[in-house]
Amino acid sequence: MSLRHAMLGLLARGPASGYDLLKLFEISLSNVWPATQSQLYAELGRLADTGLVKVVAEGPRGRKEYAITDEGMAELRHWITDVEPNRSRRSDMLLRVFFLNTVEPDQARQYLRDQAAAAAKQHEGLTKIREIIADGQDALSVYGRIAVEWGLRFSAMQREWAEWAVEEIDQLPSPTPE
Amino acid sequence: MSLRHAMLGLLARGPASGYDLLKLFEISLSNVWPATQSQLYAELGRLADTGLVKVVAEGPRGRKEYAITDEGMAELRHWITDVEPNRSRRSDMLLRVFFLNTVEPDQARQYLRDQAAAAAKQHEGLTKIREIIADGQDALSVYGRIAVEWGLRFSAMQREWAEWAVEEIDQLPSPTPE
DNA sequence: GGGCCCATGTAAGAGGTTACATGATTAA
DNA sequence: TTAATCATGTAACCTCTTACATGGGCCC
Repeated sequence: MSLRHAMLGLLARGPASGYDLLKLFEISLSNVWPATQSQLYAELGRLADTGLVKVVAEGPRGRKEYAITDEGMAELRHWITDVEPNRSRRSDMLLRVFFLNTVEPDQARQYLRDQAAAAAKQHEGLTKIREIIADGQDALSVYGRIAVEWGLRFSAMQREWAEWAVEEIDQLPSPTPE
Repeated sequence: MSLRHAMLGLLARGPASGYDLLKLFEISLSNVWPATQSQLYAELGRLADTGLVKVVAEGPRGRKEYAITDEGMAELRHWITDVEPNRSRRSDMLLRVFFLNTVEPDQARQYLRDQAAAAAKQHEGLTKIREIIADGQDALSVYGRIAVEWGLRFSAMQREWAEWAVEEIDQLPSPTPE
């Protein structure tokens, strides 16, 4: 149940409405923990019911601003330090690799070249983000940079791997259908 | 809907029962696309209903052996070559990094050291698998090696990143609570 | 006979996606 | 006045997890 903790984490920075959270997810967490509008409003209700957040202000158009409570803050810290991150990652990109023997080597190479290109593009996008975010020594900047650095290293690794893999397939004897 | 394609991919190697598939998922796909017993049996029924697989033999204890059909094979190849892999990855490990500013720097460092250790352990496990799988030049060996190589590079990258990140936090001014 | 593995299935519930539905406020 | 944005909520559906439920066959 990481959605609730993602929301608590954002609310730890200050009060926000469901609409605000939606924007925050889009700009800062979309690559790590995407969330939809319907999820956010439903979960906000549950968080309020369990006392981890509370409504602190109401604005125009029915706007409700929520703030994290002490219990919410405790739950967030507990989740960060005491709950084991989920190691299992599902990757349909990698799943296809397992079955590349069912297509022609040409198609397999094309597939891996596409992955290399996608990784390169992703890397490029992250370098731009890296340039934008501040070089400050405050905690927020440091942790933000650490997260972006993960993405940079991941996309670089994936590009290199895919390019290496294309070479490997070149070693395969030409006619390898089925 | 990658589960069905994972199952088709395994059945492309030869007929198997639900029970067989469960074992195959456990030994070969657990790190890429885990599946549970209840999922497999339910999906086998749906695959048979849509004609992508069919029962080819019945054995003791109600065992039903399924084989992929021509339509199933076509669907598998279509999925591999024409369907864009899902780029969005959820990572609660990385999500926590975004919120490390809410805990003490000591705890943040500990968290990242734990991630480095977990990655190192994962890398070690994969090197053993790498040693076991054949060095053959046939398609199955080559693609298997490519998939394992991804895991090796990923876990190496993650270990290096986490160790680098610990150093970054050391640059933070000591008292940075809240 | 008893324990282990083989073998299949169902049900409840959590989490997530997509679509539907509605309306207020603001700025050009 | 009208289009964009702010703002909240519900419903249907899919996927995945966990637990329940049952029983046959094999080997010691």
